[in-house]
Amino acid sequence: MISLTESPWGTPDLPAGIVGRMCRTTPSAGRKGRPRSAEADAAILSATRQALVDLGWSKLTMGDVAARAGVAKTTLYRRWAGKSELVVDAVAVLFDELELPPDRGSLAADAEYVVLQFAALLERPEARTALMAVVAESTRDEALRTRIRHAIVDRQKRLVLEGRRRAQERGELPYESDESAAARTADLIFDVVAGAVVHRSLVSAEPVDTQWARAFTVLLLGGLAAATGFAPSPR
Amino acid sequence: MISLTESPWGTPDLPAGIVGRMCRTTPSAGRKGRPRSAEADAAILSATRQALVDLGWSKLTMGDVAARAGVAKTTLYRRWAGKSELVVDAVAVLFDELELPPDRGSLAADAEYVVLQFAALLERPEARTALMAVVAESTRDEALRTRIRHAIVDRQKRLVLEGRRRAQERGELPYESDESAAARTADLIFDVVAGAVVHRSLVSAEPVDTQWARAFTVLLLGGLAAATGFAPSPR
DNA sequence: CGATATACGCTACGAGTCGTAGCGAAAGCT
DNA sequence: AGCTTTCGCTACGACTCGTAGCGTATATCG
Repeated sequence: MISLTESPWGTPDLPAGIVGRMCRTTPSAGRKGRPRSAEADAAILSATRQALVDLGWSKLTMGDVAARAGVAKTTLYRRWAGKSELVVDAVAVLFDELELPPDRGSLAADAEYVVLQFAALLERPEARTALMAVVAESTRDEALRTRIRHAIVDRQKRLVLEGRRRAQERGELPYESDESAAARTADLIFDVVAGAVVHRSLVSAEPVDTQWARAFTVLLLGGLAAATGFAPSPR
Repeated sequence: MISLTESPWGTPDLPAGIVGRMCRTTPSAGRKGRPRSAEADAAILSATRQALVDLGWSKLTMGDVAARAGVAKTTLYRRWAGKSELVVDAVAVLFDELELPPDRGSLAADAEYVVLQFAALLERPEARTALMAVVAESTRDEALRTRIRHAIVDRQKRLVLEGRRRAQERGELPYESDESAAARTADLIFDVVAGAVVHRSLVSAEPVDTQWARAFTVLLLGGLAAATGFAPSPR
């Protein structure tokens, strides 16, 4: 029996529609027979997040997660190859919560908002302990690396692309003719933003407050202006 | 018996003078009795680096390192509290190899050189697998976090400070009167550079080649010009 | 020189985790 | 119904952890 009605765990409810994209172990190849319990999936992922909060990455064990989720340990291994894959799926949904606000009027305001939002996500203990750990694991596991990119990283590039689109509509940024150059610039911006916020928050261990976010945004947009030959908006 | 004469391990020799700064478990409080073997220290740290290359962070065990170093497992635990502390000390020396070249004539050239040098360091399997892992551990261990900062991170800020000093002498950057503002800017630059390179190399898993380093440098210096009110040098 | 104090290698140990195998029962699909 | 797959449960060998105990080696101090 799986007790799901109680569910005393942190993250309230999973945004619907994300279960379908998860690439865990082949659900069952064919299509006959008893299907896997979607409730068990939700319970396991929720239990994983809470275990990350309580124990952190290194002390989190598969057996502990199974016990929290009210599920047998073997059930976990039927769906995920190991701790890394499980945690990637468990925290991926957190990163999907990031989004651009309706409209803040300027590229600087949009960028600053995203930086602060991302920093707030990294304040959550599940996210900070899990993100660095799975990236560390992925340095020796090519499959895990692509999994992380598909489930977490690449999905957030939409923020950069959407922000640029808005800025172009405002006339803050030029419409670039060279397609590949524009893509490279977007990737560069993404690495700079994500990298700087992560480093500030997790390595330097200093707060990403409004003051820092503003200074960083000024730097970023000034550099972007220099790179694209546009005058920076003095906000 | 410790067999050190062979030392078939990767990193050739430890740069002298770095052993003294290592803050492992209290060497012996007092001063009487048999001193700890410095050769054992070197052998253990070297064995740790090689074990990181062969096994990666997660499969590295204390017993394995002890066997490679030709020492007893208990000897490791007498000096380091655990795997994390040991690995921090083992890889810290790698980061001290970073340095500015004699002089490359411009801030842009200096910055580009440092970026490429740092990226080359992150190509080494010991460094990439260890850095992210210990940072992940440090999210739940305040003592480990400060240890990492003292042994690895803060030591590299010298590159930013030295680069700025050179640029000021060339007239590329202003001498800032506000002391604390200058320090904040230096910290910002450091987080941006280190974060972006790490993210590009380890998360996006794409090469930090000359093209990327140049684009990044243009962005950074352009932003710096915007932040300090100086005209960017067109290189 | 002897006394003292610490480090070292070795062995052994309980505790905990891993990932898997085997079983009977449950639950959906046709 | 009959078939197929999942699920919970128990048990297992292998491995790692971190520590304790012992005898020995190597330094300093009187």
